[in-house]
Amino acid sequence: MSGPKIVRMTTPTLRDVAQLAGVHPATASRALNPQTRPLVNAETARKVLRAAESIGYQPNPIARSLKTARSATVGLVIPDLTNPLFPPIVRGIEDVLTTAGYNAWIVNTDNDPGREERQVESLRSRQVEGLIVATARRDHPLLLRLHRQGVRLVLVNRRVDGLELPSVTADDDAGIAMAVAHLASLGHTKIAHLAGPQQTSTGVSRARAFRHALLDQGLADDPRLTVECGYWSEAEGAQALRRLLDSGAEFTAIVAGNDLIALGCYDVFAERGMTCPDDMSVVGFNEMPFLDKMRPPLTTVAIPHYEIGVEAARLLLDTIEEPDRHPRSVLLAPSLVVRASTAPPR
Amino acid sequence: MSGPKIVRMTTPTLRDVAQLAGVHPATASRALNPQTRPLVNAETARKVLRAAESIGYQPNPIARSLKTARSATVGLVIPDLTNPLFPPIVRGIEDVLTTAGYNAWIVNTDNDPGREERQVESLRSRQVEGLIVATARRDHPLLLRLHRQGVRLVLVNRRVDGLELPSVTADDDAGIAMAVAHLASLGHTKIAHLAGPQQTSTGVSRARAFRHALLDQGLADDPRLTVECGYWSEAEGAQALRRLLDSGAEFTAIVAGNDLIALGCYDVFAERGMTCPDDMSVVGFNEMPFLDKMRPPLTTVAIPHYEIGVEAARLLLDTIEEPDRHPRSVLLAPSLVVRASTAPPR
DNA sequence: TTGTAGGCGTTATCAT
DNA sequence: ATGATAACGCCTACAA
Repeated sequence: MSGPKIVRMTTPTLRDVAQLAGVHPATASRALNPQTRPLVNAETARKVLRAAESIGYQPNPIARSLKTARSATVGLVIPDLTNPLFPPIVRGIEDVLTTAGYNAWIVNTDNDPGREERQVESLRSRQVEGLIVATARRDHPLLLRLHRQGVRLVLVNRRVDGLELPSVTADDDAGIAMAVAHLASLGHTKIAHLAGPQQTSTGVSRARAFRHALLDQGLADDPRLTVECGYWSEAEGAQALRRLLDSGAEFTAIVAGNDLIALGCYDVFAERGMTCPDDMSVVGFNEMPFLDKMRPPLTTVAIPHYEIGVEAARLLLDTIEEPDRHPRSVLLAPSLVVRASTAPPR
Repeated sequence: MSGPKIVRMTTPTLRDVAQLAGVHPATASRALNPQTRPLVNAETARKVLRAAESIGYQPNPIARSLKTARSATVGLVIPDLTNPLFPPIVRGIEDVLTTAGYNAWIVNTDNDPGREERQVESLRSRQVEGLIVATARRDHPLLLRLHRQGVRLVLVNRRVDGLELPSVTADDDAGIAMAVAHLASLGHTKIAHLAGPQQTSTGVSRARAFRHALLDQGLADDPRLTVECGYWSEAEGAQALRRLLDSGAEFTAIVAGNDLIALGCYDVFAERGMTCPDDMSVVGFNEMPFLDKMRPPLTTVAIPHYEIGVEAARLLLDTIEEPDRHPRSVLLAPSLVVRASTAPPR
């Protein structure tokens, strides 16, 4: 158990393993690779594995990628990691990928198409085996091109017009319907919608769902009560609400396109001396963290972020393993979390 | 301008460029690489560049890595991306790296040493040129080993005992001093500290700074008023406060180790029918997003997250470019953001 | 079942 | 200044 200690300065390669096991590198390669292990004598394989173990051999993924044009890596294209919506999705994705022996390579695009293009290029040049994209716009030439080039894609939270890509989204219709039903049950009849950007599928689908929900509740659909936000941000939400209030339109409740837009409303309430929920009820969407500690705690539609990530990763792995399988999409059920930003109108 | 369209099915390689320019691949390589361009005839270089441009040649970073053992990539070791502290730091890091032609590869460790080790191994096998580590514990064998192996390291927000590594941290002493001075100026004399984990340098330094600050304010330092949280989390903050309240100790204000711990206090206030700041003042640390919309808006010590990232990336790039330079560390000044969670004791 | 040989795309070294 | 050659570490026809 003692013997001379061999200190190696360079990280061990396949040749080292082969040499130690007394076989040819090709044999060592086959033995080490579960796929090809059956091709090699069981005893030899054992020897090789033991040798590899003993010197702490780790295959060099770079060399492997160069040879195989694969990488066991997928790219995550995220608009902005500081948006609290995305980290839990990323966690879900990573957990599934890791289990399957894959890694995730995350890039921020900042919603800048040029930057997105460069980042995606950088991912592709690293041979990622697929892309999970959270930046999708309804009209998205880059995604179209990638799809045509055969790049495996999965969308999260978004769809692209005229492109049947696998996607994982929350059921926006159901979520918005819950929000509107909740407000209606409190007695609200004049409900406004601060819609998300209409270049995003989510912005559009939530706005459409809003109108449908009004109809279902037997409420009038006043187009002046829907205002679009340029981004999914607090600042844009505030701006949109200001415009709406300044227009003189009358309403007692707001369905916001997402939580950030809803929080933007809080700023306007403070500016204008309004109190929520007494003067105005608000419902958000997404259930970002810490809403329970807001003033007032925000009623919102909760979507299963982590599960969205999980499903997205599964979809992509499926696509990688069964390239010919028909594209599926996954719709996840949301739930309403009632807090203190909603109350009967007074 | 018309001519026959040549459609290539495979992505262009250096050989293609060389062939098109009528030179040897080695020459093309030299021409394309700014470092070695002076070695080649200016006219030839121009020809090569034009050829590369015309077929949209992009060097293959994998092949390059295999040859050069470099990657223009650095690893970011983050405990948990869902902690809102980290995304802005990541942004700062990425912005600097991108400008310098580098990329960042982010991994989550979940504060699990085993997972951390595997993730770091995976980064190293991809030839990252350095690591920016946000998971540092005071006793951190992995970092010690990496350092001994010559891996370039920069720490953010943490230090490691007995290891002089470059690090970027907020000036905890100054921040805590501000918090305590603020509470003292409001008239508080019995101030508690819900300390972060004492395995982290930040947890320790803030706790020490807290005692010093009490002395500076001429206040008694009652050890029973400092309680340690096992993690930097809401749940642990709540738990710690419950223990402290149950102990019967008397105090009117809390300096929390960070914002999450402070928010945990809010839960306990609700449980026990206490109101903040009337019954208890609280100061957080970090200035995570949306604190202004909390109930009550949390007074906290703001640290420049983005700049921490910027400085960390600079430090690492410096280390890469000037390996022999003496390790520097950067201390960034915090500031106090007074909101409504602090008031005079009653 | 194992070995041989060639190549993935790039760059470093040596020779011209 | 440029070309030839080899090598980075691995995988995979093909041959034995």
